[in-house]
Amino acid sequence: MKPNDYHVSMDALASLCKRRGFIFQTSEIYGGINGFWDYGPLGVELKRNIKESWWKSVVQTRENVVGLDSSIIMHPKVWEASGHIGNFKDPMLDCRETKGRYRADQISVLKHKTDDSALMFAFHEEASEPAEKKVKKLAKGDVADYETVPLLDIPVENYDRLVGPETNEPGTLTEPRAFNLMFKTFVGPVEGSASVAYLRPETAQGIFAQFGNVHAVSRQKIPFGIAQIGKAFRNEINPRNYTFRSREFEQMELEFFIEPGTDAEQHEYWVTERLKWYEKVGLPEGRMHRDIHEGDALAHYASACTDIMYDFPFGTQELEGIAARGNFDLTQHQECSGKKLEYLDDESKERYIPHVIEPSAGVDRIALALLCEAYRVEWIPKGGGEVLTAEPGVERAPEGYEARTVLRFAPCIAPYKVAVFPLLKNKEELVGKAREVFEQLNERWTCFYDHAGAIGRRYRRQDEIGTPLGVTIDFDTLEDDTVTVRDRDTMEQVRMPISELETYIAERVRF
RNA sequence: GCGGGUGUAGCUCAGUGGUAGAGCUUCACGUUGCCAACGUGAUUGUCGUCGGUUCGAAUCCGAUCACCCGCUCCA
Repeated sequence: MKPNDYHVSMDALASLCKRRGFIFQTSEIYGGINGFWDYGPLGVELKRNIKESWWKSVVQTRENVVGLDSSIIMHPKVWEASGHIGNFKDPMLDCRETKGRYRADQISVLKHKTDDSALMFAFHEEASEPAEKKVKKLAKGDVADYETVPLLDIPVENYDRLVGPETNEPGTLTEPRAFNLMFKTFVGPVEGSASVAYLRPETAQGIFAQFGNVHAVSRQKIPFGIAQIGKAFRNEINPRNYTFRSREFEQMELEFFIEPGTDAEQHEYWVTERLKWYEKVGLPEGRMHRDIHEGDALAHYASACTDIMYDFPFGTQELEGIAARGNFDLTQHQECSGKKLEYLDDESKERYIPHVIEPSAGVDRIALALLCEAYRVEWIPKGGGEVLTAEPGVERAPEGYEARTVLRFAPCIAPYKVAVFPLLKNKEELVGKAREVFEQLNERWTCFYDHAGAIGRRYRRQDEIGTPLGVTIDFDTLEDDTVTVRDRDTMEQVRMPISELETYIAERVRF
């Protein structure tokens, strides 16, 4: 498949998605709420197809991957073990210059006892020595004139005179902010610290927490995987770019447990596998990229992480992260729960905590990428001839052309597979036959029946929602039981017997 | 979180203090023998929300919410 050379504007896409029922703002009648979206009749079909295709590719067709559906709210200790609470319950601040990040409660400040306009020097816990040197060097002052106060006692207005722990410049520290992005709730009717729980910020921890049970019942040997699709919640500071960064979203995650030492080859294997899948669902190679994390960008426990990126109209952004996480998660859960999460290798009789490769994909981001990729406006010459791709931002067709908006979804993920039309609605025989064909096909695929208005208008309406095939019942049908099948992309038609329809469609739309 | 912009019918938008509008869409009927045809008719709005000024507010003022752009953030 060729990359779409049409550049959709996010406004035009959002407008179509609302008009045709892909995506609505949540609780719109109350003014909406930032970072939450609803999927309409077409959007829900699109997402179902994405999830089904992923499940087939990652679970169904692999004997060594099994599924799981864990609960959204889990024991709060799960998030202590995973590090989601510990790292982020405290206010953090950043240094703009060194990119360092500090816990505000661990930073102290050397402040002049009397001169409020003097420079102040931040330092980390008890390591006051560098700050004392800076007092002499930068402020030409005497440490005896300075007192040590907690950073949290310094008003934010005075941060422009505050020198960060690892710089010599004042004013590089940001305001301390609470960085816990987990949604908090309470289990049971009484709100109190004992009943605090969290909406999961990722589905992965549900898999790690059930590793023992799943392994015990599934008769799997390493390497094997546990996969899960489900909602996750992150209280993002700033949701942006339509549905791209939402506070409630759906993940498709695989934890693939492996023998230590095979991390690199297994990681590369899954990156390749996943890229093949993206191509299959309609995201062309030319628009996909690997972002390979190295050095500081890599979590301390990870040996590799590759983001799979797509060229969105608003920039190249992550659809999926594939991380080699070592045995960090299982080790953490083993320690925090006190339950063994080891694997016994039957042949070598060795016990070890498995390492894991984690491909973690965002359903909503993939849906958005597919919409961006599929959307295009074409200019069709009225007298026949070459179809042009509309110029970016100019949707009105030039003289002699008419515009066609079309979603060129890969057939396997299109919300409707087939539309069925009687050529005319006021001829009972045509309508009756069309209903018959529709009901036959609708048993097998999501189909759409329409008899309203001119046939051309009905074709174009289906183009705009990406239905790949249109079956039309005309007067010849009544004579010889043949129909025309119209292709969304070429707009060309072939005539075939109704008896051959199912085979033909199955070939065109299979996952 | 900061700065700027926007908010009127399902969509795109006009309307600068005095009767709420257009085009498209949708629906019905008629017409229509394959690519957004035509005719007739119909539905659609607390003018984002709340408050203030005014005899009177879509219009002026304030707050708030949502969306967009740029910074910031993104375990």
